[in-house]
Amino acid sequence: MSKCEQCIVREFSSLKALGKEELLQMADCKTSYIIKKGEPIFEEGESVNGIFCIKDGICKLSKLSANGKDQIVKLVKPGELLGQRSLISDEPANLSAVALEDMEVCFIPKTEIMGFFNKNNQFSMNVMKTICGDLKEADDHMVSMAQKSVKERLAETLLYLEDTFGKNSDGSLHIQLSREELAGMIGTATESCIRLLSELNKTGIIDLTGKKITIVDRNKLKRMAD
Amino acid sequence: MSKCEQCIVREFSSLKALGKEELLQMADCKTSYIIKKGEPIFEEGESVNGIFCIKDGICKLSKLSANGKDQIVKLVKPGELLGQRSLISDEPANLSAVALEDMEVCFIPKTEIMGFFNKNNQFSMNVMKTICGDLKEADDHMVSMAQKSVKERLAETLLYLEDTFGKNSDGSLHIQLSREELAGMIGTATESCIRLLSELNKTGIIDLTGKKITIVDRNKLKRMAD
DNA sequence: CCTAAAAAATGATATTTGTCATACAAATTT
DNA sequence: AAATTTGTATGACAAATATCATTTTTTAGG
Repeated sequence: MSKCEQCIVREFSSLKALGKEELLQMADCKTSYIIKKGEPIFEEGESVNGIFCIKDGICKLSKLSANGKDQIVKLVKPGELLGQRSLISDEPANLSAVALEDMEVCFIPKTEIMGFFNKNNQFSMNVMKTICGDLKEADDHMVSMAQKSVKERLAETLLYLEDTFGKNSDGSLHIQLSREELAGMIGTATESCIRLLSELNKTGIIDLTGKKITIVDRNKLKRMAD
Repeated sequence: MSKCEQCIVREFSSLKALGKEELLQMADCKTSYIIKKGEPIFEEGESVNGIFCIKDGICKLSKLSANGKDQIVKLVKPGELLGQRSLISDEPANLSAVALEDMEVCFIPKTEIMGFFNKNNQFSMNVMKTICGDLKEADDHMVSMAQKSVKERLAETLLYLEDTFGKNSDGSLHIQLSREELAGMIGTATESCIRLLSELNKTGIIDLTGKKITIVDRNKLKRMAD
């Protein structure tokens, strides 16, 4: 079993507050998983009973709406933690987590994390700050959804994807989302999303080649996002 | 200066974890304010440097969008705290807080609150739970905005307003929002909001008399909200 | 009480977005 | 390689929503 000490998650998440002893203790009770692309880590309504450390791969957090569409609330990348809100609220998961790529994750049971909360003030503070950051993002996202047009949201989302997940060597977005998933992020019908992508392609703002999306004119896209 | 011990805020908020001594200490450094209807408690971008206890009156938390419209993110009622996220993130306010009625609030400086965080674990945990609750609400709200029609959101909002802020003796919603504010809650144009209200009025689902809104057929409204 | 200003209501119209149908392309299975 | 399934693309149309103009009602101030 690998040690937690040099794990990327420890480097970037709230867990950086943990000392050597705490890390050893954690390594001892963790479980590692490989999650294949398309598989869930957990689903909406499920009791999670711990947190997941994302060592490798990207996943989506989404919620099924009344009309049967899957709204993507957030994307999560390596180094981040999953399930903190459920753990603190002591409630079932509010969102489903599904792998967008093959993933490597570790599970740390609730009892272990609660111990850190009680003994390590810096850890608590880090978790709080993370959740506060999520709250700010969620509020901002909500305002976008309510006030921006689909076109503006698409532009915003494409820029976000490039900034957050980077580009391949050919300049195309590294993250691979289906049109349906992209529509699920911006909150629109799949067809509308496809149509707007075509339009952006025709006007030369982006380039579509197969599944690859490349941002050609970043400035225009930025202005389009407002 | 009034004591904090029997304050409604102490009864309902994270502050319920505080002991007698802590309450006395807090009473000593608090400042009380009267905020008139329409006045701000703080504005987006402002540094807050403490938290506000809402003793009386309702306020809206809103954010100005790029198109100049004010999106209402949340309504806050007596017993709740304001400014927790800014304090923990150590960032300026992300939202503006404006009184919808005459209000009574107290301000507790940041240093005081940080002391409680360090010494009182239960208090920290309460704050965390509150913020986690806000995050869940925000995520859910986001999905509504993205996936529901304006009509569905209006129905949802009217029910929320009755459930959360109650009715007057004549059965009308206790909280008084202008059409513009209601539109700002559901994320639509003021005219669209007015039009849909008229429609609900004509079909007998609600009753409009002057500024008063009364829910007549709660079940129909619920079905309409999905 | 009258007047000006603000808020609410309504109509006409344009724009955006969703839905359904269908075509085409790519991936997967047999 | 053929066949099936899945994802992408596009057209036609309908529905939802925004915008602008105008009227009516309400509120606030002198």
